Amino acid sequence: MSSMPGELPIPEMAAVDLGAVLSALADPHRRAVVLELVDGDGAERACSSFPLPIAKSTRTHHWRVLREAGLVRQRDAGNGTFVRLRRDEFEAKFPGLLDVVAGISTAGISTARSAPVR
Amino acid sequence: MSSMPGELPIPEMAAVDLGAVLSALADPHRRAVVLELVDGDGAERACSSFPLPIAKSTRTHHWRVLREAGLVRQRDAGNGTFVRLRRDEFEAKFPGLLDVVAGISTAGISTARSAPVR
DNA sequence: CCGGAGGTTCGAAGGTTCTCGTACCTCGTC
DNA sequence: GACGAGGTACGAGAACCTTCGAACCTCCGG
Repeated sequence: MSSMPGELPIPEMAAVDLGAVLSALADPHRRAVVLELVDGDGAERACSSFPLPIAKSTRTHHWRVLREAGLVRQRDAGNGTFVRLRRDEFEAKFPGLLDVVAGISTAGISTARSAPVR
Repeated sequence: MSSMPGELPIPEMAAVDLGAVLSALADPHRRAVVLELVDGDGAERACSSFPLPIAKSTRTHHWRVLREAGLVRQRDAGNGTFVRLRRDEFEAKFPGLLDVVAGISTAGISTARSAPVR
């Protein structure tokens, strides 16, 4: 558990369980968020910048799930909170997973797909 | 929904949802089963041949989940049931997913790993 | 200093999941 | 024909998940 100033506690990557990760990614809201982060530039993003159609207490819940599943790092800046994917760490422990899920989720949304969903 | 003699009904691949797949793979028992199927030779396997430490009614439940998530095809042979991974179909719709999950799950169990879990 | 935007915590409702035992079915074997 | 192995269907319990509203906190801007 790291605990920097403003950084919310997150599990060490070694303690993260694949089952928890897959559960986290199974939810459409959370997957949508992770998707945006994956094909973002890796920079920090305001939590409020994700257009989730749910109550704010529910959003808090989802951020906690993503944090505890080892997917994101979250920083509390007083007036707002910010998230960052744990890209490299995550990739080291679960190689290929983010790319594959992102690829699958993106397929069918692409403007020029090679093989239509049918 | 296909329905051959003895074949239990399964969803068409097009109707399978990634969320359902990830949920299915999130459970340790089910993931263990899928793992065995992935690094098997693709042949049919008796459902009774998986050493799951759970009641048989619970096993029935898990097989249903795997079936409905589009991961396996199940055949009822009167005295016993058999499963087969929907390998190619699944690979076509969710490219790389099975291999990545299998790879991750296998890492740390391998006899000669390149990078210890640490 | 007051209001609003952004968040957290708490408690509760509603649904789903995992688990099991019991009852029942279907074969193959003795 | 009776028995056991392998399964399914059903019902029930415990745990968990997602969702929300209400109450509260913390900043920044006017």
